[in-house]
Order: sequence, then structure tokens, then C-alpha cells
Amino acid sequence: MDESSQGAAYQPASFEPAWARRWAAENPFAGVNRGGRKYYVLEMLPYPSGALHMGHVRNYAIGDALARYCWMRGDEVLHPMGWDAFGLPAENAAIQNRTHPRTWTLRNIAHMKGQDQRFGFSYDWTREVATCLPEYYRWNQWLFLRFYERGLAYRKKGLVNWCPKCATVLANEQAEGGVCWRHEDTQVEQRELEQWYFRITAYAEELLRGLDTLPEWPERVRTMQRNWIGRSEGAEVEFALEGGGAPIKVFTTRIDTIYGASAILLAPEHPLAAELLDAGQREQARALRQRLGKLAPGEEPPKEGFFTGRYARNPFSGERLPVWVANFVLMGYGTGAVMAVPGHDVRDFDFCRKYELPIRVVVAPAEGAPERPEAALEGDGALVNSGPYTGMDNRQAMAAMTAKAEADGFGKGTVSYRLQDWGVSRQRFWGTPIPMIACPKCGMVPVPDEQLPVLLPENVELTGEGQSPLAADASFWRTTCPKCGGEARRETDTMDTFVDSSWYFYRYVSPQSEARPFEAEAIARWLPVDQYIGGIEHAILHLIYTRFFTKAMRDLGLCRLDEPITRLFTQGMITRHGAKMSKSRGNVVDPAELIERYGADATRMYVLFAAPPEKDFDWNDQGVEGIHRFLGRVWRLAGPAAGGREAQGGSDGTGDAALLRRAHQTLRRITRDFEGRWHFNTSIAALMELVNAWQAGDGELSAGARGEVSRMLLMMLAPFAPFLAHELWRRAGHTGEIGREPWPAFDAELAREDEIEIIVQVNGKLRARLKAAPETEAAELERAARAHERIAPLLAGATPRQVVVVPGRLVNFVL
RNA sequence: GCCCGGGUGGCGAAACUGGUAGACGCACGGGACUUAAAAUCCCGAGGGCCGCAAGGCCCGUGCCGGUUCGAAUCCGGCCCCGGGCACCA
Repeated sequence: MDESSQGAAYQPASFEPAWARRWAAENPFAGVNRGGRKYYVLEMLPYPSGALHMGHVRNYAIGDALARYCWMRGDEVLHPMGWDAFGLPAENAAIQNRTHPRTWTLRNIAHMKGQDQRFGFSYDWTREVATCLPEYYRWNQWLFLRFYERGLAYRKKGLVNWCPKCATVLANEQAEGGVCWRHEDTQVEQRELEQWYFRITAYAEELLRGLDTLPEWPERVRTMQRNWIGRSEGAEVEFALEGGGAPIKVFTTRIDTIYGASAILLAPEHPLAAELLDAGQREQARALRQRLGKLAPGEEPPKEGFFTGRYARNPFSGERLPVWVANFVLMGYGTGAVMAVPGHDVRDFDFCRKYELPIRVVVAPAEGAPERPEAALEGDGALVNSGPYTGMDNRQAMAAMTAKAEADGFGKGTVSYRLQDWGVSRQRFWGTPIPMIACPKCGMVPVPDEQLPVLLPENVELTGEGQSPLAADASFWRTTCPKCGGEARRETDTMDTFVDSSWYFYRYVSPQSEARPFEAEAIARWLPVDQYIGGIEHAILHLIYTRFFTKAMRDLGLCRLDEPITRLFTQGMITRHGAKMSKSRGNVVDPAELIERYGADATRMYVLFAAPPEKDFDWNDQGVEGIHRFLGRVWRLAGPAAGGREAQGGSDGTGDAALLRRAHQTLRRITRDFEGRWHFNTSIAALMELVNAWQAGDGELSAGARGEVSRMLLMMLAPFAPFLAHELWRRAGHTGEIGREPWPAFDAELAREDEIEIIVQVNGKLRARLKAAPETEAAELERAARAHERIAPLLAGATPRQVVVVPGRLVNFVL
């Protein structure tokens, strides 16, 4: 056979790079689309670590399939990409290479952007944002100042999480479980420092309630955020201190158990401890705290404490209670002081048993109150030994006792949150400088807007030693006070990089805006994000900060949104040999090598085919080959057919109807997958079935049918394998982008089967199959089933007790 | 400990609303083409039993039980794996 009519073999390297270059130069994925409804598809912006990894590829392959489908469906799609470009790795690289962190960062961005383009992801690159550029971070500073004016940014001294490896402070969210989020083997230390905070707690209630307005977020993420916010209702009760002084405020959710209190417990760092304790005791308190810091991550610390020598009075019973310091009482939650009720709280039970404090039962469970409880009774019941409240149901007692405390002025009902304010100061170089100036005369003075941005210095040498680089650079911090003009010192801390990512997708809508962070009309047009796609690891950190930013910006009048993201999709992880891919394990798969061997289409398509996108999957090196083979089949079948160049090779067309039926059935399945659960693995399987059927029946196809099926196949393939689809589309003589063509129209009539298989069961067991028209009625199906050569003998001489007929599906005889 | 997910062939998975379990693919076996190989194409394949064969029968979706004409799917109990949270008073 003649080589030219046969065509060359499928070699993605022969056409993918050319289209990638063309798309990069012409940016065809910007602009407007036939006036459809707006659809903002967003993938989490990556940290420019150097090269794309498979997690990125999966994230973007999902987002891009969706963005391309939505465009073809007729939506006005916004699909931007950018770079979360501040952060520690750039500093470490700078120390090693003796360069500016920007050099390393920008080089990585250039490389990764090239990879994105090589993959054919349909981003609108005119909207690209890199958070490390002054054009971006000046708006971090601007927003910080607006927050400051509103009291949403403030400075306070307190205990903070310090990661010795990062050599910086971390927010609570970044030090979960006492370990650094970036160094899971590193225990954070507690240090007392003065730091900047964002008042996220002002929105605790709204952040919690807002979760109920996000039905299209995964339940798992909403639950995690709910737990993180940790709302609990209870009461604050004051216990008068014997011998004078301010009363001790205690937070409890179980005021009903107050007659069972055996002691008052203070957190070791409670401010009262400093007043009440003598020097020796203060040393003891410090020791308690330090021992906590030395535990291995996850290790349960033993409960320890000591008696202060002072007593407080129970405002209900009048009882005298010893005041202790206890290591398990947290200063950061409630009031930092609790009442110990060992009969009804497991922790207090352990503590009081150890130190032989009295254990009493004041809420009797249904089976009666034990004299000496073996464990804390945390359930409900009727009160006992509780003065005038004895006999009352404990739930009612809570309300009555709270009312009493309020009436008598020694307490009130309150709500407590686990969520704490977001510490945003970082003692690092490569971040947004905090735009504040400390003046010896005027105090903290904000940098005036017209002086923004406060730029990071150019001439720095990062050594990784000593204090933070900005603090060491006098030319940076030496300045004058904007108020009095006297000598003053700039803030040398930079912002947490989670500030950058809290609003970046607002910037995408008007990235060139010079007067403000983003344009209100553009926000009104594009936000909220219709579909956000990313990893589950950001369920709490990023996704709670960005919700907070939206609410704060709304209250500043910058936008009108309550929530920034309508629908959230969390993709599964890709593992290899059962473990997370990492350089140290040596089990990484490099997307660049896959492109080299199989092309971008096969690589993207395989990660979608291997598993449903929300599930984890273990990488299989041979799996990509299957997709590559499939694309090769498409190339050989659809390539010649697309242009109708084989007109003379067409046959009588006896197979046309069957294959067209198949094509429309495939279209129905794929459309349904896009509109529903995004199980692209089954979409791709459907495409494979179509191609298999075509290959098997190719000899019975007319040239016209071939052309039509080929056209539909390429359209359906376009969201998954855009290069191949586009290449064959153009070879068929079309102009423009296949990705900008309308999605094919489904024809129910063509998709209709004229004969289906009905199964026949006897006692629920499959015994025969018969063919029938889909609309065949029950009586006729039963008649045909009874007459079937396999079934008739089984029914001979017996009358079925029941006959179940489900038209279109089955007949079941119950004997 | 508490709260979520999830257990289906050798492997990744499919089965959409309770109705043919294992689509599609990987790996594997056999064959065609080829001097040969690669590529490609065709065929086979959950396990067991009967049969020369066509074919037939039984078992099978983590385990035990239930509901139903019919259960991977619904209900109850248990086991295992993965993830999140964990002194939050």
C-alpha cells in the first residue's frame, strides 16, 4: 500500500510542540464566547518549586477538561493561572547560589509556565499573576492597611509557634498537632513575641454559618472547617479569690456540674499565675510548660500540676476550692482557667485521682449514681447533691444556673471558639513587607498609601544565619516617621504567604488594575469562582483564610460577596508503590519524561483514565501505554476519515446506523459525565468502546458515516486530548480551534436502540436471554419468555407463584 | 478515643434509580502479519465442577445476619485499610 494514503504513524512529538508554541504565541483561550453564561474555572495556584509534578498534572488535567468542555458547551469561560511565588525555598536556594531569591523564583516560573503550555492547558495567560512581584504584593500591603484601619490587623504580644527549621513564627493552622506544616518531623516551640494578627475570630460565627450555604463543597471539607472553628456554647463563671484580688474567670460547657467542682485549675501561662505565685512556683510553672514542649509529636503528656496555696470560692455552693496550676489547661482557649469536675470530665478525673482531690457525682445517670465512680460520667441525668438544683434535669439546670449567674452578676452565658486570630508575621525575607513604621514618638504608624509598595531590597546577601535578613539590613529599615518626620524603624517582618493566596483569584479578573487591587465591575462579572479544584490538604488553611478575606473585603466595600467559591472539588492523591511521591523516597514520576515518551495528550488523558478524579490512585508505569495505543488507533481511523478523503474507499454503508447509534450513545454518556460526577475514567472508556466498535465494523461504513463519526469523536476527544483532536481537525481542512467549536448536538432518535436484550430469570437466577424491541409490553415479554426453549421445560407442569416483569429489563418466574 | 471515606478478578476499575457482576484498560496466554523483531490486528481469560464437543451446573463483590421475586447496591452487627481531629473544659 502506498505510504501517503496510509499516513505516518501517531507521533505526538511531530505536532504537539508546534501547536503548543502557536497557542503560547496567540493565546487563543482569552476572550469572549458567544455570550454564554459566565463560568470561572480555577485550579489552585502552584508554588513555583522548579517543575510540574504529577499532582499538578492531575489538577490541571481535570480543570482543563472542564474548562474546554464548558467553552464548547457555550459558556463564557475564565480559566487563569498564576504563581504562589513567595516562600522559604527561594531563600534557601538563594543562600546556596548566592543570588537574589527572585532569580530562582522567576526562572522556575518560566520553566513551569513552559511546561503548562507544552501540556496544552487552556489558560488565559494575559491574566497571569506572580505574587512575588511588586505589582501584586503592593496590594497585599494596601489590604493590610485597610484591615489595620478597621481593627482587623493588630499587634499583640503572646506565645507563638516557632519552627526552628523555618526560623520563623507559624500560625496555629500551620502548627497543627504541635508540628510544622512544612516539616512534619519538627516540633514547634512556644516563644513569646510581639506579632501582627488578622482578626479572623471576628468572623468566626459567619465562617461557621457560611458553611451551610456551600452545599457544593465536599461534606468532608465543611466538617473539617466546622471542627477547626470549634464553636461551643457554655458559660463564664467568676470564682472569687480568697484574700482579695480579681476573681478567676472560668469557661465551662457544663455549668450544671458546678456543685461537683473540686478545684480551680489555671494554665501555666495564665496572667494570674504571675501574681499569685512566688518565685519558686513560677519556676515550677515554667518547667511544666517546657516539659510539654519536649514530647515527641503525638505523645500523650502526663497530667501534672501543683497547688498554689490559694483558694477560691464556688459562687453556687460557697465551697472553698484550692487553686492549682495544671499543664493540660490551655491558655489559648476560653479564659485559660477551668473548674475541675472529676466526677463528670475524664481529664479532671485523671488529674484529681492522681492528686487525691475529692471526686463527687452531681449528675446521676439513669442507672443511679455510684458512690465511688470508676470513670467520669459525661452523660445526662438528674442533678444530685446540688443544693436547690437537686432533682432538676441537667439540661434545664444549665439554663437555670446560667440565668442565676447573670442575675447575681458573677457570670454569663458565652460562646467560645477554638479558632484563634491568624498570626501573619514571618521573620523571613521572601515575602510581602508589612507596611508599618515604628516611631519612638508616635508609636506604630502605617505607611501612607502613596508610598506603597514598600519594596524588598535588591542588594541583599542571604546567609541563613542570625536574625531575619530585613532586620539585618539597616538601609531597609532606617526611615522617617510619616507623621512627625523623625527617625523611625520600618517593620522588618514579612507576611505569611497565605495572605498572597487569599485573594489572588480576585486579581485575575483585572490583573492590570493600577488604582486598586481589582475592579469592582470585573468582580461583579466573574466572581464567585464557579468551580475550584485542588488538593484536600488545603481544606483548612487556604480555604478558611480565603473565606475570611472575602468577608473582610466585603465589609471594606471592595466586593459584594459573602463566599468566594461556589463549588469545590478536591482531587485524590497520586501515589507510587503505595506511597506519596517524594524525592527522598525516590518514587517520583516526572511529567517531562512522560511527555517525551508518550506526548502531552496521553499523559493528561491517562491521569484522568486511571481512576475517578476524587480518588487516590497508585501510578502504573504501563498504564500510559494503553492510552498511547488508543490515541494511535484514533489517529489511524479518524485521521483519514476526518477529511472524507477516503470517499472511494467507502462501502455500502450497512454498518452506518449501528455506528452512528454508538456515537450518539457515547456523546450522551460523556455529556452526562461532564454535567454530573466527572467520572472521566468512564467517559474515556466510552470513547474507547466507540473506537473499538468503529475498528471492528470499518468495512461496512460509508465514507459519509466515517466522516460524521470522526467529526464527533474528535469533538468529544478535544477536552481530554486537545492536541490530537486539533491536529486531525486541521488536517481535515477546518480552520480555527476545535476547542472553540460547539459541542456536538445529541440526537435521541439516532441513539435509539431498535432491539434490546431481556433477561429471563427463574427464581431470580439467570436462565435465558431474549431479544425484543425496547417498547415491548409486559404481557408480550412474558409470553416470549414462557415460549423460550430454555424456559419452557423449567416451567413445564408448574404454575409460577409470581411473575415479575420489568419492561425493558427482565422477566422473573417465581416457582 | 471521636468524626469521615473505602474494601469488587493478578492489577487500576465499571455496574447511573434494587434488575445480566467484572464494561474499559494494564499485565498475561494463544494466533495472524514478518526472514526476525518492533508496531499492528484477531482470539482467550473470576473460581470450581461435568462434558470429546456444542454446552451445562455450582460458587463468587471483606465477614455474619436481615429485607426483597431479585442485593456489590437497602437495613443491623462485626472485621480490616486509608484520612482528619485529639487534653478545646
